Amino acid sequence: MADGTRRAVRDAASSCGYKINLVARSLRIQRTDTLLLLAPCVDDSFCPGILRSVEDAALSMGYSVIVGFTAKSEKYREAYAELLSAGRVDGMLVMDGGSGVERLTGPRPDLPVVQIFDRIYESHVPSVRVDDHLVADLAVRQLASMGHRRIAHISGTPDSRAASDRQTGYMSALRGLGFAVEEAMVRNGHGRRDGAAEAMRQLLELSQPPTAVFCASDSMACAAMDVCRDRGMHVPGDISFIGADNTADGQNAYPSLTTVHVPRSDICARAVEKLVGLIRGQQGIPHDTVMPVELMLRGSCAPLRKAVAA
Amino acid sequence: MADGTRRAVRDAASSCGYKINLVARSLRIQRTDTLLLLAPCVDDSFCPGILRSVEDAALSMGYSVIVGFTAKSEKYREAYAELLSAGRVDGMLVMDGGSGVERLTGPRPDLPVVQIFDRIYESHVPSVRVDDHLVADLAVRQLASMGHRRIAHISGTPDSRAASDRQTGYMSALRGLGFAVEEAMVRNGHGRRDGAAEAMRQLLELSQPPTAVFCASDSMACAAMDVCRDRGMHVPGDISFIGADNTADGQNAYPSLTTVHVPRSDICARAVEKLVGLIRGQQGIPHDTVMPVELMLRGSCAPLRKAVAA
DNA sequence: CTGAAAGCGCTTACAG
DNA sequence: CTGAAAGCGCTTACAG
Repeated sequence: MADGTRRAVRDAASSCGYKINLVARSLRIQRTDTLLLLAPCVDDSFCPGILRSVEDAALSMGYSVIVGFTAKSEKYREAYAELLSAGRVDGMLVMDGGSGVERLTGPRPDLPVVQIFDRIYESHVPSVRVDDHLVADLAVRQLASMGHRRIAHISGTPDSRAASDRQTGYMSALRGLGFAVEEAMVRNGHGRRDGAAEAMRQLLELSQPPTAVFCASDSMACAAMDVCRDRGMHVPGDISFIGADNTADGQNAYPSLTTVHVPRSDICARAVEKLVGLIRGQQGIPHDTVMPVELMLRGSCAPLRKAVAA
Repeated sequence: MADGTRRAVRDAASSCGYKINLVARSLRIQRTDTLLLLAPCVDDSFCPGILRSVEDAALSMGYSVIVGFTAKSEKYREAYAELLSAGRVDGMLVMDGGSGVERLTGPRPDLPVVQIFDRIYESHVPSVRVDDHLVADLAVRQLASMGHRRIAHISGTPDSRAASDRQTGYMSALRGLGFAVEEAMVRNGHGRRDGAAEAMRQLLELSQPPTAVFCASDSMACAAMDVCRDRGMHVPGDISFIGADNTADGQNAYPSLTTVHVPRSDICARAVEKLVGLIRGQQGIPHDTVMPVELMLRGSCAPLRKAVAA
């Protein structure tokens, strides 16, 4: 059939209300043009934007995205593993590295997978992320440059490599500056507001409480600031805070939160591109992509009041 | 084939790593077990939970959900309309009533659709929602019961029926109480933080500013409270606030926000049930389901300082 | 250049 | 009860 004829037929068909059946098409060409996004949750300030950015990038490349939340239980993972192995999606984007990416892809080891934000140790799963050591380093050095020496850390979920990298980054930054690393100054906030609030309370009960806190996420920093305010302390006059991620809650906080920007939408766009490249069998796709981060100075940190020479 | 034989074959097959091809199955049985959720966005405090609840309910009924965000542009709606008409999903859940639900379903008028939270006027699209007049009524009466007479309203996006119902609900509550409705006391916050902040500034510039504000959403109420705090006002000492929806940002605000709880996850679960019922051709499914709301008293409102008899 | 046929991997109605 | 065949609606390789 000539192109002209083909177009004429198409036009005639669509003007009659003909709609292609995408399921039949998928079966024939062995491609669904659908991606699966596996996210731990959507209840925090971090994930929602991810979802939007992923969907955005996917749609512009001709893909739909099915979302799966994994936090709830193991049953959920199984359900999504089935979608994968049953050929309903062409590839998968995963956020939570720790628990079972490799297990999920087990039934179909050839299935393209890209990990975002997090990364499994020693993994062959391609990833797009930031350098979380650097995130911590920027935060700690900023606080140090303002004269702070007693810098605490409220950490994220221990099963996330991103969180553990932020913690080790914090420690090596302190060492690099010649400061002591005190175990009592590191508290696990579990990545949640309540965990961070409890961590902050414990830090305030120390005989020598911190004058500055680096939190592994903005939402935890906001919760920790709230604890200080409830105790009548002034931020940043009495205590300085730096978060990480640059989410809306930190920006809206009072005072607005100094943070390390993580380019979430760029990461998502890049990850979708990479996944689609993998699906299409492109060559020369980088295994691990590291995106730049940037310190955002806002109102939540100030120079140490009584400057003490180190 | 006897059931025993069938099971034996199944077991043998799955132990050999056999995986059913769901695309082929879908083509044969004319069913995809996939739903489309059309949401305006996911950047606010309201939508993310919706997504989670919908996905949750859907998965437990054996459905996957594809998400589509409509805020970006008309092109997006077209892309999703194509998914619908091309038979890739069995049904659709829509949040934003105003713009084009009917148009979307145009190519396939038989396609099951359920509207959540919002509702088109005179529509034949089934819905699950709350009584937004009642939401406003509860808020206004609470403020009135605390002695407030000058009660302002910061409204949501004008194209949403939920928002316009909250506004008319506010006005009829005032009338029901015998208070005057002043036009200057109603400001459009466009459902966004920045819009609400601007609206609040305008309210504070009135010769007789309000002593209490009912905002059509918690996020707008938070933004409005921030404006007051920046001006050195005390909430609730100088001015009281009530929001609506009961989202996390209101709960985390300082002071924590009094609000009218909208049972979002119940609404989503009910909507998914209803949609699945429609897909399966069940009879007797109610057209419009209205879920209960509840006032949540928290720290952002207080009795009017100088009680003035009405 | 054009049209008929094969086949993607299932389910199900039907013949044996 | 069992097995072979038809068919869901496409795409594409192939014969004419």
